[in-house]
Amino acid sequence: MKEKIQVHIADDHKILIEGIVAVINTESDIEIEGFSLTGKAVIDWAEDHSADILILDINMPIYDGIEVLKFFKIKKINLKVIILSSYDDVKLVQEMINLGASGFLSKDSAGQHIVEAIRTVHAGEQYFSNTVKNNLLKLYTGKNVKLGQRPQSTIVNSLTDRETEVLKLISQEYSSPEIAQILNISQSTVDTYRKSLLKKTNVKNAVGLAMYAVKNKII
Amino acid sequence: MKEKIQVHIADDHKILIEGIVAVINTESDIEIEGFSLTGKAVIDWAEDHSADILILDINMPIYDGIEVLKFFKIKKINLKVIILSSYDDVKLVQEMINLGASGFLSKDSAGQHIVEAIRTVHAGEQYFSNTVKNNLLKLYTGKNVKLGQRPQSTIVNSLTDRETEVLKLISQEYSSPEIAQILNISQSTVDTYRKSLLKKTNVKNAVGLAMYAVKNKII
DNA sequence: ATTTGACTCCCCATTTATGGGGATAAAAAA
DNA sequence: TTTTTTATCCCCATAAATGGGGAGTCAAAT
Repeated sequence: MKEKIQVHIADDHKILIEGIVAVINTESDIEIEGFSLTGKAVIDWAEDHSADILILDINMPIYDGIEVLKFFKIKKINLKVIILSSYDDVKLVQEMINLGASGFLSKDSAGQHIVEAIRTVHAGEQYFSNTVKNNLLKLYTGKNVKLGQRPQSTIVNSLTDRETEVLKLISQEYSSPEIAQILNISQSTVDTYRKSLLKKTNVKNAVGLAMYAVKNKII
Repeated sequence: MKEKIQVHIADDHKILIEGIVAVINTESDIEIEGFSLTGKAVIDWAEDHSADILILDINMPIYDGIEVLKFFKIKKINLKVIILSSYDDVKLVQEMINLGASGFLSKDSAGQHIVEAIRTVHAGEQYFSNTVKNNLLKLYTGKNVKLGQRPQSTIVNSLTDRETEVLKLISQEYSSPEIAQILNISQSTVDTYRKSLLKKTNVKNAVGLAMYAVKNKII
């Protein structure tokens, strides 16, 4: 007999895990190896266990999915990973592919899609659920057009270290006087950075800067 | 020997405090640092004392738990807080998380759950009692089925339609005068919405509002 | 040796944002 | 019917952000 596909599940919602387990248990060629409820638990698990497939939630306590993938990359842990994502995570798909994720499932997928995804990824291919595909499309067409965004220039690189620091703090709701205190420089200087940031990123105000920081994963 | 986890308890029901103390005293790794019987007492205590964990009741005289959390946020007091609620007011969970609470216990939890919660939160994770979890789940799944409007995420819900509109526009980098023009209302009105948004979301400024909108998928 | 970029600071002025009040009419809920 | 919520507007005051300009130091690159 053929060996079953071993699957490990990482999600902080136990109920969701139980749902997946229930679905998978109806399949004879897939087996649940175990599960983890936090990013830390996955990392601990991965140090001395393995499986064929890891189903990984992005939003988890302690370490999120991204952190987990980074850890895998650093430690050269070779695991086929299927990301369980919700809509707001779509922006991160590219990053997660870079970090080695092979599949993307939306949490509202039908149970059968999970099984499909597992078999597809196990066969060495990539899998994207329709919801993820659609959301990606929305992200790259509708919304971006509406916001009048120019195609991803790499302004990020042209930001100096200090500018990036200030941008981070702005995005964390700090005011200029506070930033001045934190960085131990004068407020005038902080204001100078605000101006150059607004110019370089081509946004209108602090809110734009924060959104820019989010989009470019500066925070 | 390892240092014990220091716990401070704030609740106006002394019997309950005694109960918790009794339970905790059977654990060798946790120690009661002290207790407060009113919100004001907690705030006074926090000004020049500390502990690893604060177990905080929501309903207390003088200042309630929410007020206490707000105070902590303003004063940048960094304490891990476990909320003790008598009626599992799910509506407030989101708000309290925003205010920095890490755990949620219902008062009818078994004593052992309190110990669990303390250890979990002390380890940097979040803890939700089953009752709270179940109610949250109901909130997120049960009602989500219905099309049209999702009655989700509590605070988001407590935002009125108009507030949500304004929040969206703020997050799209519009200034108050611009928003006033777009919505065809006076700038005073827009400013009023800004104020109520800041109050309801517990953030400091427009950047915080935008981040809030992103997190809560309002944009 | 000169130029360039990054970091730092300041002046000025205007516009926005925040924070505290209060108020009214209409609609919705109790 | 009475109360509460929502949407709307205003006053006041202060703090913060934006927009324009200039300028010095230092290190690194040319």
